[in-house]
Amino acid sequence: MSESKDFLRKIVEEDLKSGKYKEITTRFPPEPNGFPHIGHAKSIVINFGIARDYHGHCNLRMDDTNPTKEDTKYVEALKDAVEWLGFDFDNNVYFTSDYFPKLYDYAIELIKMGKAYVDSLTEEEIREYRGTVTQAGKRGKYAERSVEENLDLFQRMKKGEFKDGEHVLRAKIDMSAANMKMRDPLLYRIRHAHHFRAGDEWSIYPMYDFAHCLSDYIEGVSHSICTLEFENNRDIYDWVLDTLGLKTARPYQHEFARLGINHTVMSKRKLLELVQGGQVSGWDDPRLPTIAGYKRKGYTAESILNFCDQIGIAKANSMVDVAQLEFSIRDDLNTKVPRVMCVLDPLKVTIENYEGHEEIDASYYPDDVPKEGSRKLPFSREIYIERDDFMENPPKGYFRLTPEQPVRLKHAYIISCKEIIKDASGNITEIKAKYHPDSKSGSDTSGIKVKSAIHWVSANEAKTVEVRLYDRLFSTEAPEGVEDINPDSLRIIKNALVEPAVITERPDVRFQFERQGYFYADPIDYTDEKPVFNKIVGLKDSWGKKTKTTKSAPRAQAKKVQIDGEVAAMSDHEQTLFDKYTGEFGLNSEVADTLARDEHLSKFYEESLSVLNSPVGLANIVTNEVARELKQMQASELKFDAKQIAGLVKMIDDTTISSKIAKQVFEEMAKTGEDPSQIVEAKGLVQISDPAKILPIIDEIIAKNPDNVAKFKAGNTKLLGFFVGQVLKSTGGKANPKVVNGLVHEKLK
RNA sequence: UGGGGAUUCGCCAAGUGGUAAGGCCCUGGCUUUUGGUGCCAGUAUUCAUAGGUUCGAAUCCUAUAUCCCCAUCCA
Repeated sequence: MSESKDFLRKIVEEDLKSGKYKEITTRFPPEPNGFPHIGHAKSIVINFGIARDYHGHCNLRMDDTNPTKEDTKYVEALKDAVEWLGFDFDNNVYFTSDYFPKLYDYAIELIKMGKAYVDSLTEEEIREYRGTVTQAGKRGKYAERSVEENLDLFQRMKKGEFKDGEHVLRAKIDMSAANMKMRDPLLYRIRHAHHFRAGDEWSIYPMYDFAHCLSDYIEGVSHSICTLEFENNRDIYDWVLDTLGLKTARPYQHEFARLGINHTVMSKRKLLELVQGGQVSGWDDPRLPTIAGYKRKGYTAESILNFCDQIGIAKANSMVDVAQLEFSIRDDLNTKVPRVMCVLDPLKVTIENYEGHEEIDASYYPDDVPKEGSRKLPFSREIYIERDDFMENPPKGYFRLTPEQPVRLKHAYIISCKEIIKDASGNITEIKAKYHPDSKSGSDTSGIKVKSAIHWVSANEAKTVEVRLYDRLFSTEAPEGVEDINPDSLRIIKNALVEPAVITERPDVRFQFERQGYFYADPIDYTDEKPVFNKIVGLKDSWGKKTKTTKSAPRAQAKKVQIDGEVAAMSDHEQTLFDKYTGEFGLNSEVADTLARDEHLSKFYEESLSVLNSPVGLANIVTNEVARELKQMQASELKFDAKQIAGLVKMIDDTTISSKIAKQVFEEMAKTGEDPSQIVEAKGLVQISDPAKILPIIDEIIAKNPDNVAKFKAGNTKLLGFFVGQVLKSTGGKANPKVVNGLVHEKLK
C-alpha cells in the first residue's frame, strides 16, 4: 500500500502517533428510518475500514432518537447491509435508545450548571426568536427560569405531565451566534409516542445534537466521522462535551463529502417517494441505489467495496459518474463468472446442409480467465441467432452475418447465408443457411476468414426464460423528480432463449451472456418452470457506440469569462497609508494595499521599520509571512515581535541567509519565539554562496540524473527547478539558490 | 445577505515551495472464436480568476468569482 492515504486516515495516524488515543474507535450511526443505499456503503467502508486498518473497533449504532420515524425493519436492513459488505459488528448492535437514562442524567447536570433551561415558547415563537442568518436572535422570558424551576419542569416533562410541544429543553449558549446552530439548540422535546425499542417508558426524547456526541463519548469513540452537512453541528458537539467536562479521550467529529452518483437519487426522502409512489417495485428494486437493490440486481459486495475504494474520500462535493460503478462490477465479474449463450431477440436460422444432431463440448470460460469448467452445447439444423446479428444491407464495418459475409457460430461452425425469408410486410422471418463442415471450432481446416463469432442457441433444446433488462432509472444526470424518470428503465423480455446447461446444470447464479452483458438469476422470482434473469450490467459495446447517432457533438468549450466583483474602497486613513507606502517607501501597489488595509499588519510593519530601514524587505515578510500567522491568532499571541522580524530581514539584506532559509527561520520563530540570529547560528544555516563549494555538488547531481539531463537538453526547461531543488536538498537548503540557479544553467547549456 | 465548507482533465482524485500521480470515460494500435478481456500508446505547458512574494508557486500572501451547507421540536 504505497498509495496516498485519505485525509481521515491521516488524521487517525497523527492522533495515534501523538498518543491522543491508544486505540481507534469509530462508529457507523444510521437512523433506522429507511433502507441503506450506496452512500451508506461509502460510510460503512470508511468507518469499518478505518477501524480494521488501525486495529480498532467500529460500532454499528442505531441513532434512534425519533420514535415517530423509526422502525425495526430498517434495523434489519442496516444489519444486512453491513454484513453483506463483509464487515463484522460482533453481532452487537448499539442503540442510542439504550443510553436514554444516561443522557437524561447529563441533561440534569447541564441544568444544574445553569447551562440548559426549559423553554415554553411555542414552536412558531421559537422559530421567530431564532432570528435569521443576518439578524441575531433573542431569548424568551423562560430563559430566566431558576435552576430549581428548570429541574422541576424537566423532571415533570419526563414523567409525562405535559403535552407534546408544551416545553422543550434548550442549551443556554448564545442567541446571537453567527452559527445558527448555536442559538440555544434544542436538547429534548416532549413526544408521547411509542418507541420501537424503548416502548412507552419515555415521553421525552433527546435531539440529535445532544444524543450523538454523548453516545460517541459513552462508547469511547475516538473519531466521529460524518458527512459535510454536519459541519455546523460540530460546534454543539464540542460545546456539550466541553461544558460537561468530558475530557478524557473524548471523540472529535470529522466530516467528509457524501456520495452522489449521476442518473440516480440518493436522498432518503426521494427514495421513499419512488417506493411509495409505485415507480419502482420496492426498496429492493434493481434500479434503486439501495444496497438491497444492488444485491437483487446481482452486484457483488466486492464490486461495491472496490467502487468505494476507487472514488476516494475528500471534502469537495462531487458527483461520481455511474460509469465508474459499472466498471467496478464488470471488472469483478469478468474473472469470476461462466460465459453462456442467450438469444434475446431470436431470428430463426435453418442450416439446410446439416443433418442430425451433435453435442459440442464448450468451455464456460475464455482463455484469459483461469478457471475450469465446460458444458455440452447441443447443435442442430435449426438454431436461433440474435436478430441484429444479421443485416441484409449492412453498413461499412459490420462484422456479422450478411448475404455476402459468413460468420462463425461461437464454439461451432461457420455458416453462410443462402436465402432470406420475409413475411408479407417485408420483415425477415428466417434465414436459410449452409454450414461449412470442415470449419468446426477447434479443428477448422476450411481456411475461411470470418470477422466475428456470434452467439446462438439450438432451437429444440433452448429454454425459454424471462430476462429483465434494467437501465438507469433517470435519463437526466441530476434528476429532480419523477418527470425525469427514464421510460425504458425496465424492459422485460418474456421469451428469451438460453442454452439448456444454464438451467439444468446451474453452474452459477451469475453469468455472462456472451456479447451482451452480465446477468443474475433473480433470487426471488426465479423458478425452475419460469427462470428469471436480471441484467446486472452490459458489456462495453464499442460497435454500438459507433453506430449510435453521434449525439454529443464536441461541446464548444468556450472559456468562460469570469466577471470579478468590485473591490471595497479604502477609507481615508487607509488611503493615506497606501500613498505613503507606494510613494515614500517604494512598495509595489499590491503589497502596499494589503498592508494599508490591515490595521494589525500596518502597525507591525511600521514598528519593524523603526528598527531597520529596509522598507521593501520588511514589507514583503510582513505581508506574506506575518500575515499568515496573524490569520490564525491575535497580534498579542504572536511569539515573535517586530524587532525580531527586523533582525531576520537584516540577515537577508546582508546576504547572510537566503530568502528560502529565512522562511525556515521564520517558522522556527513563530513556533518558539527565539531570536533569528540564534536560530541561524544554532542550526548553522548561513548560506553557501561560494561557487567552488557548490560546483562539485552540481556535478554529482548531474552525474546521477543522466535521464533528466537529456530531457533538459531536449527542451524541458522545467527541469531546472528539479536540479536546483536537488542541490539545495543535498546542502540542507543552505546553498544560495540564486548562485545555484546560475551555475546549473551554465552547466547544462 | 451573517457564519461554515469547497474549487487540480469530461467524472472522481493524489500532490502541502523543486519534473502536475492514479482510476473511470474517451481516442488510436496490437492480441482475441465475445465489436468483451488483456496489453501498448495518446489525452492538464497548467491547478476557479487576477495580482503579489520567491531563483522557482497548484502549494505562501491579497483580492475576486462560483458552488454547497445552516434559520425542522429531523438526523
